[in-house]
Amino acid sequence: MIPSSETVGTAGPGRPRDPGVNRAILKAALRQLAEDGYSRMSMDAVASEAGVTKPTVYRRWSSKADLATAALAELQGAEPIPSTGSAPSDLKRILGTLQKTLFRPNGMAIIGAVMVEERHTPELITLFRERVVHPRRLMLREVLESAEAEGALRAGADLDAAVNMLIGSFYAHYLTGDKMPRTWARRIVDTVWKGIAKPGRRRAATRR
Amino acid sequence: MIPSSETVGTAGPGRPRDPGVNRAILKAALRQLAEDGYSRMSMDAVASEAGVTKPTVYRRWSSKADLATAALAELQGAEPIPSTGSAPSDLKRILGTLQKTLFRPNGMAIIGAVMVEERHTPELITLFRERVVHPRRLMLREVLESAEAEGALRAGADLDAAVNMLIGSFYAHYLTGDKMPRTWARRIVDTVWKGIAKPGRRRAATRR
DNA sequence: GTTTATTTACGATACGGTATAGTAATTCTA
DNA sequence: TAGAATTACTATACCGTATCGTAAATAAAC
Repeated sequence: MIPSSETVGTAGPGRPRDPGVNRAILKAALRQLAEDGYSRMSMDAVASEAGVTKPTVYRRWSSKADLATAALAELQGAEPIPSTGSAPSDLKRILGTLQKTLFRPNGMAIIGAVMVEERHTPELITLFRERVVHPRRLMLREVLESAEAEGALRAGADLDAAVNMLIGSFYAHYLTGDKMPRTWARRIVDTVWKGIAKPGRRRAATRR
Repeated sequence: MIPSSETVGTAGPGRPRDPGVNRAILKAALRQLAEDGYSRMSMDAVASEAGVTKPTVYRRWSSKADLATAALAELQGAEPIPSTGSAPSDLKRILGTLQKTLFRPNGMAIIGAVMVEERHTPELITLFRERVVHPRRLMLREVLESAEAEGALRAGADLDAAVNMLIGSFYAHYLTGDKMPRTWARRIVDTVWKGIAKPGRRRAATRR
C-alpha cells in the first residue's frame, strides 16, 4: 500500500494554503496527462495552466510521477447504476455510461497514456487499474452473477469472458478510428447475452 | 496517399548504402517506440543502438516522425491462416496467433504508444490502423461472412459486434494486468459463437 | 588496362535552439 | 515571523544541422 505522497499543509502558523490551488493543479495535470501523455506533460505547463508557479507545485508533490499519480487518483471509478431488474437492461446502462466516458475527448487517450508508461512509470497503470478498470469490471460482473443466481444463464456460462467482451469491444472499436454508433451498447449486450443466456427462453424486453 | 518518405539510394556512382544499416535503424526505432513510446524514443539513442551515427539516420529519414512511421510500417499485418473448414476452429487459430503477438514483450505497449500520440503525431495511429488493425479485423470478418453464407449463423447476427468482441476481449484482459490463460482464445470464441450461431444445432467439433 | 577524378556513404564531433525537471534565493502575505 | 509564493537559475536532454575526414564505388583520361 503506497501512502499518499501529497505533502500535507500543517495547520500551524504562517500563511495557510489555498485549497483551490490543489484542485487547479490536479485538474491541469490530469488534462495534460490525457491529452499529451505523461512524458509530454510538463511541470511548467501544469503550473502555468493552474495559475501558479512550479515551486508551488513541488511544495505539494515531490516529483512529476507523484503529481501524475495524484491526478490519476482523482479519477473516480464508475458511479453506481441502479438496477432495473433486467440483467441485459442493466448491462446496457452500464455500457452506455462507459461509452460516454470513453468517447468524450481524451476518454480513451488516458488509457494509452498509462499503457505506454508501463515501463517507465508503472505506478500509473497500477493506480489506473485499481481506480478505474477494476471497479468497472466489478459492476458488470455483479450484474452477471446475479443473473446467474436467478438461473437466467446457461450452465457453465463464461462470465469472465463475457465481461472482457463487453468492455473490450469498445477498445477494439476505438482502434478502428470509426465513429461509434449510438446503438453500440445495445448491440454488444444483445450479442453477448445470446452467448451466455439460457436458450429457448423468450428474451426479456429491454427498455430504452 | 502519402508517398514513402524514405530517401532512396540511387544505383548510380558512389559508395552504395549498406542495407543492413536500414534494417538496424528500423529495428532499433521500433523497439524504442514500443518500449519507451514515441516521445522518449530519441534519434540519438536509435542511432547508437543501431550502431550508426545520427547523420546516417537523417540521410534516410528526414525527421523523427518519419522514422517512427517507417518503423511502424515494418509491422506486417497478420499472416494468412489456412482455413480448417470449421469457422469456430478458424477463429480460434486466428485469435491464438493474436494472443501470441499481443502478449509477447511490448506487443501491447505499441498500441499504447500510437494511442497516446494521436494528438501530436496522428500519422502513427493512422498507419497502425492500416497495417495492423484493419488486416486483422478483415481476417476475422471473412471467416464470419463465409460462415454466414453457409447458413451457420442466425439471421441478423451482428458480425461487426462479433469482430469487436473477439479482438477487444484481449485488450480488456490486458488492462486487468492478470496473466492471460492459455485457453483464452478458445473461451472467447466459444462464447461469441454461441451468441451468433444458429441455435439448436449441434456445435461442430473443434480441433485442437 | 591502369590511373586519376568524381561521387556518394559513413563516422566522429560539435553546435544552436529549445525544452524540461528540479532547486536556490528572494519577496510577499496571513 | 513563519510559511507560501515568485523569480531566477542549474543541469540536462533532445532534435536537427553542419563540418571534416575517410571508405567505397563509378566514370573518365591516358
